[in-house]
Amino acid sequence: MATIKDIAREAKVSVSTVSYALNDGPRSVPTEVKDRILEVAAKLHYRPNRLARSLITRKSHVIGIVPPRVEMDMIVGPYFVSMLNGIVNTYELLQQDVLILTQIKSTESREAIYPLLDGRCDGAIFLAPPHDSAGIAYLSEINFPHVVLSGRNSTSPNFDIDNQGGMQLAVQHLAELGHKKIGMLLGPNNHVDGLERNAAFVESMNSLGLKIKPAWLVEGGFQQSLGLEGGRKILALKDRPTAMCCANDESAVGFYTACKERGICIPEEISIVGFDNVPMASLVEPNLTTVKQPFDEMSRHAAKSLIALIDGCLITQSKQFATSLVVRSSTARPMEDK
Amino acid sequence: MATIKDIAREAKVSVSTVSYALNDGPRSVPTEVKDRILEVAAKLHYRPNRLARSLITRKSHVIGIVPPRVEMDMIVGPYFVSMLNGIVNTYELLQQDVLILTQIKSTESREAIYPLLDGRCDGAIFLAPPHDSAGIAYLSEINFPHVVLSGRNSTSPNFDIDNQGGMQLAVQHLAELGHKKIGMLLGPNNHVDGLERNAAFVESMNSLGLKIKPAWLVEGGFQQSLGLEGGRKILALKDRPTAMCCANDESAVGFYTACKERGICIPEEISIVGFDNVPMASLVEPNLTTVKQPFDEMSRHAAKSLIALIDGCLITQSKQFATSLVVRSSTARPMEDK
DNA sequence: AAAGTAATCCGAAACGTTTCGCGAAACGTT
DNA sequence: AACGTTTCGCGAAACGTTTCGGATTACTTT
Repeated sequence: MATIKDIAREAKVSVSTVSYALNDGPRSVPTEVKDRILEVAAKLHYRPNRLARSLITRKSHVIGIVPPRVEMDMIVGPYFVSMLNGIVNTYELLQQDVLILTQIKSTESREAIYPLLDGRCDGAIFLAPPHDSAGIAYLSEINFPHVVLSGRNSTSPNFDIDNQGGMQLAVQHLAELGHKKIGMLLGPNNHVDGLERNAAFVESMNSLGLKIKPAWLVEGGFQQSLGLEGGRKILALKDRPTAMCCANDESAVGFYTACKERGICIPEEISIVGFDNVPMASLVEPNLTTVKQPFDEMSRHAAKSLIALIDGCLITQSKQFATSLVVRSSTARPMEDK
Repeated sequence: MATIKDIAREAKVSVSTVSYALNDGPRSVPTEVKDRILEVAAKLHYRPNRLARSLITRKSHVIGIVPPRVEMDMIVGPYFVSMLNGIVNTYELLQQDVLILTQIKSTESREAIYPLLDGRCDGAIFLAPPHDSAGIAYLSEINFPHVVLSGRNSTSPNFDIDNQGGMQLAVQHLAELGHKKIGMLLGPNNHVDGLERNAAFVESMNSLGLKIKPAWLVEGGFQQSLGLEGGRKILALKDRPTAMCCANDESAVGFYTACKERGICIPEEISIVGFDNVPMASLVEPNLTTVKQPFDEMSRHAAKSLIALIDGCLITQSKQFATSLVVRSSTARPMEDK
């Protein structure tokens, strides 16, 4: 690879002049010599070395993404994809590259997030990290630009949805259809979204004067497999709920499978509402009624906010995004009680 | 951020000694002083600067991913995700990070792929690039480590599936069910997978002695929207095929929508077979019969091969992966001709 | 004509590493 | 005691940039 020195030699000028010419640098260089330099650069197929440049400018134009994990296993599911999509498309326009930090296995300790601090990225986006991670707090402490997507870290800018409001929409929808016996496939408690959705379910039920039956609250996690397991437990009960709220769409789809196993019809025998509105929600049969999370808007907003943070031209604020109910075919009036 | 110099000062040794101590090598340093250095390093929360290190070692431990594009627009669809999943999981184990090169908008020219050559990555994986791209050929020329996933570049290691064999499985399956009137939602011709599947369809039909009706071959692209459009055209015909092969699962799902619009039942009135076996294939109703592409195996193989290429310890060879037919519910015997 | 200012361009330092060359000390060996 | 051989440790060069200070030249201005 040709370096700036090669150009300097060939064009018979100094290295600094080449740099100024190439960058339209902080200092001017007469058009005649600049043209010569540019010509030589093109001839040699010169490409500036980003490492050397970043080393001195302290800017890499790379944004790090810390993917969500469940017990150390990286998750590249529909949630991750929806978010990544918005992020990548935003950064394409903003001329940033995206580094997926597979090396960061946890956010719980300082040491675990060190790979972020080795100069390769200017900032980071955390996707659905555990609640109040020590590692993320450390970043705030040392002023490393970062934002949290779908999480809550008291010292960092957070971008998350209004889980409370979303779950309220779901429960209310079921109540309006006439359901009284409503259960829930609970989300993981170590995750803000799970925690909040669980709490919001209880709250919403209470505010509508509906009784909660503990047997109808089962662990559903955020994965299809856990939704299936939870669904089996619920459906094995003698006294079954007539409707279920699910912590997310994936577990709802798991629940679908459990229903199929038992030959139970959705929505005739049981109504199901999901959460997130990932693409699969409109593919499964019956189409899943769900609470829509504005993935695209959120991820783009977060991506842009991080850039603002890096450029220091804005005090980035946390923001909560509104959800909306997407009614499809998995919910209906309950069957008449016999 | 603390640097190696800070440690040297604090531990009262030279910079070089610190480097040797920190890296266990290439020269030895007595345990006593090494321990002191390590202690100081820990105290200062030292993190080696990867830029500086990479600059001199010429190794970044970062692998670049060039995402697929359709007319310059980046695609982060199910195909991309399935591949990314295998790649990311492989590199997590191999201690490499993954850089998504949003800046590379095309592979058609030398200049377009320059961002790859600026020292930030040790090698690159191209996802479904156009056939025989000049940019990729250039990489072979200058010996920049890279592999092509789902593409065919004569000078590079390619990892792709046996489209010919896969399409044969699909057509044969339909023929065995008794279909004679078979059409196809064609894939894009500027893409190897599209091209090969199209050609293989014709070939398979011929070899089975089935007549091809040109009106039943319509552009379907690789996207859902194009599948829908193509489906509408086919279904508007007076003389309709009883079965369709689709260039991929996404366009097949688009075809589903077209069927729903017209109230045509799958598989009773028309059988459909997709290609790829992305997750959505088993979610749509009826579940899509499709040709399975071993995404995980392929992407892992490609990821590992690239590392071998980088390490120079292997002459990496192209490999073609076998496909298999996944029979689900979207195919059945044709209705009796009246 | 002298002095001030602007335009050019060069050399060198800096960024944070790795690694080479080489001297000094410590150790064995005859 | 003289000689090799390790061991240890320092200084400096190198990687490819950016950018600062300053020297030289050319152009104004008085």
